[in-house]
Amino acid sequence: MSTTMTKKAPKYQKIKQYVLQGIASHNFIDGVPSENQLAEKFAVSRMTARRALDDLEREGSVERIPGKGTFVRRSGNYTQGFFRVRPFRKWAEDLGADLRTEVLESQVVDPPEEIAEVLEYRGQMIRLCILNYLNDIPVRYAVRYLRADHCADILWENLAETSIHDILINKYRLPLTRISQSMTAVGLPESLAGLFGEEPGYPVFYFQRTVYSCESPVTYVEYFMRGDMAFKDTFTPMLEAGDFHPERS
Amino acid sequence: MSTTMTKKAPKYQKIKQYVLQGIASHNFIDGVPSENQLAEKFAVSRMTARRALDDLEREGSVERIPGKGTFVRRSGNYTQGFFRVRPFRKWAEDLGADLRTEVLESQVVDPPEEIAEVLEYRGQMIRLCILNYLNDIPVRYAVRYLRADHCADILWENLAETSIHDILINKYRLPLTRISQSMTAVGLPESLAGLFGEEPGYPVFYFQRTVYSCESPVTYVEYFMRGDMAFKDTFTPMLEAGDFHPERS
DNA sequence: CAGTGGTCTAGACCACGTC
DNA sequence: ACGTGGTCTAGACCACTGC
Repeated sequence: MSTTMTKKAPKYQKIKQYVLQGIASHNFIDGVPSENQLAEKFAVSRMTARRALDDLEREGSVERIPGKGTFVRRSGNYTQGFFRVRPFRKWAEDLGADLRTEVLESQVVDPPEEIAEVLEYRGQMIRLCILNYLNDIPVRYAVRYLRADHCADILWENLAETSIHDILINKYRLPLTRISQSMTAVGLPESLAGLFGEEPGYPVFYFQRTVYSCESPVTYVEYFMRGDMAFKDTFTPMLEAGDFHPERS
Repeated sequence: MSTTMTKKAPKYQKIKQYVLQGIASHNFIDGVPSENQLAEKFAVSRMTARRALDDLEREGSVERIPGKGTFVRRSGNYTQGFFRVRPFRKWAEDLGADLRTEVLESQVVDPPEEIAEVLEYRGQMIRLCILNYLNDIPVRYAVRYLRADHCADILWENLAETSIHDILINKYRLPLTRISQSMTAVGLPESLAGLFGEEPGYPVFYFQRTVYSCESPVTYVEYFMRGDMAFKDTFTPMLEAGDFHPERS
């Protein structure tokens, strides 16, 4: 007893505190100190400074851009509502499963009225129908619409191997700034039963997603995903305002 | 195709894959290889092996215990970082819907074996069966288990009006530090069809959730929720660390 | 070109659990 | 005493961005 047994505060904790304080005080509006700067300031190795920034990035406070620097994440750190989108590829990676992608259709079409409305565009669109397999089991079917004037050349890409989001971002320079989606559980429509090798009515997840770039809609996509594909997640509950538990009064 | 520039696969990725495969093959039931073992096996430094395990731990696949080792996380591998939990009450608020809660059962029971395992407790438990209505439509059915030794008095609470989480946090001083859950889409079981007023097989969301307080499981709950209750969300995609595009060759 | 973040090394000391 | 994970160091090379 005697001494207050100060635990042992890791050095990277102090660095995190420092950065968080700086963020709160709006001191780092044009960039958090670099890893080297932090390392020097706190007389630690770069790996230690880096560890602090690693944590902050995972916690959503900070964003890192290779070759440029580390920046305060705009709009603070709020994990909005419900979801985070996770690229299907990463998912497959995490599961250690083989991902196979089959492009069933890719052509220019005249969009149905609802789609034209959602994408706020009345011209022609590209429709992509894509089936994803995990370990040779058909797991997800996607019907996607893209404005033909935005990215007609996308028909020439290797869509089976490249993420469409990546193409939009990197090739067409469409930063994806907002995603709006809805998820329900529905019975598998008859028209898709064959693709999945299940009976109509088999429970599936149904997503409807609109992706925006700078407030203008870029692509709309519907997913049907096998209901037995579990979304598993482990996380720390975010204490929403009011969920606070004062550790005593 | 172009050039087959092999990208550059970080070494720790290979280690992650190896461990994930091993987990999937049930090879590590009594412990994942230690950091030193992995470092040697892959001829990398310990820091690199550690990086792989760090990732897997954050992703929820693996659990580390200082002085003991690294272990497969029981009943909960694979994280998507997909959800945030949103209290049903807030949800109803957002929808502007009337929330009504009906307690169908609240009693002390001897838990089924699977539940005892998940909660790591073999004594008696409290089982609560609760039905939530939105605008008088039965929307969610919950079966919850709580350790009787933790919170027997909860039977005397007004469960229809108070959030169970709030009770656990504020009354029993159980900070909810971790949530592990899985969501699938299933057909409504026959036994619940009457409650929902739907046919068996009607698509519903099925959640299985374990809530931990300081690494020890506190409550397990299963939800059945109408599939036509949409999870809607709008958000800004956060480019995760690693959203770079390892688009293969 | 210099600076940044991303990865990696080959050591090190500590606190902890097991034997 | 030994192995484990937790932290830390002082270097290193790479790919990328900026000028």
